[in-house]
Amino acid sequence: MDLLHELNSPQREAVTSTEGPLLVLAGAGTGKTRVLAYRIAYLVGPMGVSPHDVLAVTFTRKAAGEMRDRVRSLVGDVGHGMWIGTFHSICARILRYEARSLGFPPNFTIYDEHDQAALIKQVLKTEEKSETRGSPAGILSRISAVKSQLIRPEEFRARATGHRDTELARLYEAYEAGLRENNALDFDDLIVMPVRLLRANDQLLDRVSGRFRYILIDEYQDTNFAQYELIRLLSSGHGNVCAVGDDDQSIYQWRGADVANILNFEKDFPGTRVIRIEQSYRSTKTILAAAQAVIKNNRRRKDKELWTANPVGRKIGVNGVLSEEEEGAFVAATIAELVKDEGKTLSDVAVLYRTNAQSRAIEDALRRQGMPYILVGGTRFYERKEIKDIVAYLRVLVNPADSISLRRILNVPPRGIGDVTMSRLESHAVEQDISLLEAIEGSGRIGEIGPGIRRKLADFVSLIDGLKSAAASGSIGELISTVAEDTGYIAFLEDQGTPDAVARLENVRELAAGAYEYEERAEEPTLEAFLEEISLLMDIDMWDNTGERVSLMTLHNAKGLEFKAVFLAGVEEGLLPHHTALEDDAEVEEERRLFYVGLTRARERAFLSIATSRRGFHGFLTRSVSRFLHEIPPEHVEYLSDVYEAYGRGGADDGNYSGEEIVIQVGAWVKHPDWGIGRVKACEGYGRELRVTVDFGHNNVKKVLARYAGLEPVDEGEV
DNA sequence: TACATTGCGATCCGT
DNA sequence: TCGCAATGTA
Repeated sequence: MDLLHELNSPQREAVTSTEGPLLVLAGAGTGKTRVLAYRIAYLVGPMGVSPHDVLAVTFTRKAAGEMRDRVRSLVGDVGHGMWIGTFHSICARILRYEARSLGFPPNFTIYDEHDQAALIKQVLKTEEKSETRGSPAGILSRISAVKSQLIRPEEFRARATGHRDTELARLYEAYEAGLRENNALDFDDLIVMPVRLLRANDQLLDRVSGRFRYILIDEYQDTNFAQYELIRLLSSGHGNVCAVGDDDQSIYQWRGADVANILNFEKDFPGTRVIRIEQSYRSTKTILAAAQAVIKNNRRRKDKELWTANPVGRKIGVNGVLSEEEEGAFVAATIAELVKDEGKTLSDVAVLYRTNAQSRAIEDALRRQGMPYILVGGTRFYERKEIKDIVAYLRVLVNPADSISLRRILNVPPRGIGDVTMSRLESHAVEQDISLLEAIEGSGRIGEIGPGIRRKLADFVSLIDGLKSAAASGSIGELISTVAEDTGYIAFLEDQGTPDAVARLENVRELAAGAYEYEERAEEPTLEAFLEEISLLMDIDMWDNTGERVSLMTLHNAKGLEFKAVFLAGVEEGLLPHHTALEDDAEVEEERRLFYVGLTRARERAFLSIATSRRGFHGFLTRSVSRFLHEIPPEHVEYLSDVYEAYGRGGADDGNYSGEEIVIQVGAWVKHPDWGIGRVKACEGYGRELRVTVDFGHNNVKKVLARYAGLEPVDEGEV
């Protein structure tokens, strides 16, 4: 069959070794997505496997869609009935599918991080105020770490030793109870629940694992323990698991991904066959060699030698600039050159960065040049306030137990129900052991609530009842319009009349349009499934590269993509590697992998830019060149400016520059070797031009160039 | 008691 | 820059 002729020999082996566990170690650009698609095609084509027997897990919904399309183009439209999706969407599907037989409510709500934060804040309020240290987000991430290790609250409490863990165990327990009360699942639950159910119920395990006779997982290096366990359970009967991954591209350990999954695969799945694919088809020799040289500095990795038959190509352009503005200008000007001189189109180009905040300066520069771009990420559509408000109404209609959503909308738009009423309702609900909605429905019996407010609450109840009947009939798009209209949300926004409100109105309309689009596309559209879909939607899922636009995204979002030309912006100590990672070797290694992922997105051209000064929160951050740049052999690099030499390599012109990041901001304390300790009164300009006015006391006020003055930051304690 | 305003603090990456 | 918490005002 000519399906196999288009593959190299290890690829072909990976495609045709259909039985038993298989680990494919495929480096950047070696065609691992291709292998997966061909493998599925091989199974459902020549092998005659029913598409229903195949389960393919990808990292994004977008990748799942592309996989499906590729399979379709190889073997025709047999893809129907094939389960291709992300871990989270597949698990949500399994949960709804099996819910009834397990006595589990299928109308659960999926809580995103905002909902989780709202819930944990409630927990913190009710729990006694024993020094609950840490932000809600911090607590949640610790809970998530424990939870994705499949450790239940009771177990965690039992083995908790320190005060800190005991405290966390209490919060974890209360948080879990809160989720159950609200009939809600968080992202971890989506994986953890099916695992628990499969472990506890042999019949279920037989049924589900018997269904998927061939399992494929993409980006295996980014799976966490719960996901590993899920795969282990699902494949326990037949062992037909094919995991594809690259430990050098593991960039989600901060989120609980465990690279041990890929490193221990052979041990965990006895009889594993390992296939390495080391020929890269993507990048030039130069880019590949540079990336390899950098990643070799990581200690914890499987050694591998990627090679390519591609041309040597151009050197990697490195440009030092003085500010974000200059960085943006450099990027825009260079893109214009690539278009003019090399015939690149804008969709061939991506600008990648470590943090979303970096996009603004790039966007400004591109806009100034009149260069169209598409931004992936930033504030997401479904996280906008107005969208979350409308969605909260929909959630309450589907899942009346969801008090987090209910709380959100009870007084939105404002209808005269304030904090005090809210707390009365809540304590009543707790006392009577009923849901918040039931408390509202029965508010006539709550003595503390006055007749005026009772009336308002009754109005709210009939509003919800009306919407419930609207939800029962008619389309989802229509329902959204009805919700927006009947709740007074539209009128509320119209009354404001600000440009901001106009934009919000537009977004609400777009939500309805999105729902209509969903209804056309889905085989069996339901409100539950629509809500699930938008909960699990990722920024990158909405990206399409068909237009004539430059793509802007974070390094994380760029995983799995490729472009002819790639810009890495902000290749600086403190940004890449990020300053929060500097303390810990393992985290620096993850930053290095991130750099590696970024560089290997490029097929022909790569550019790195370094801004030696960036605007911080209030002042300026002075930055030095990333260590990762120094790890690239000089013969692969071409310096496009001399700033790099002056600041990065040579240290400073005046010998005072320490190479460390210093923060200059108004009000900060600084130290000077001659003048002693002083306080910054003003800042102007940036980079080389950054001048600061420092008051050293005793009428000694100096206005100096920050960079060359030999100023050092001073701890609060020293002052 | 509800709602507007001000001020402050946090800011990495994202299912 | 933005969202949230504390504060002020009707």
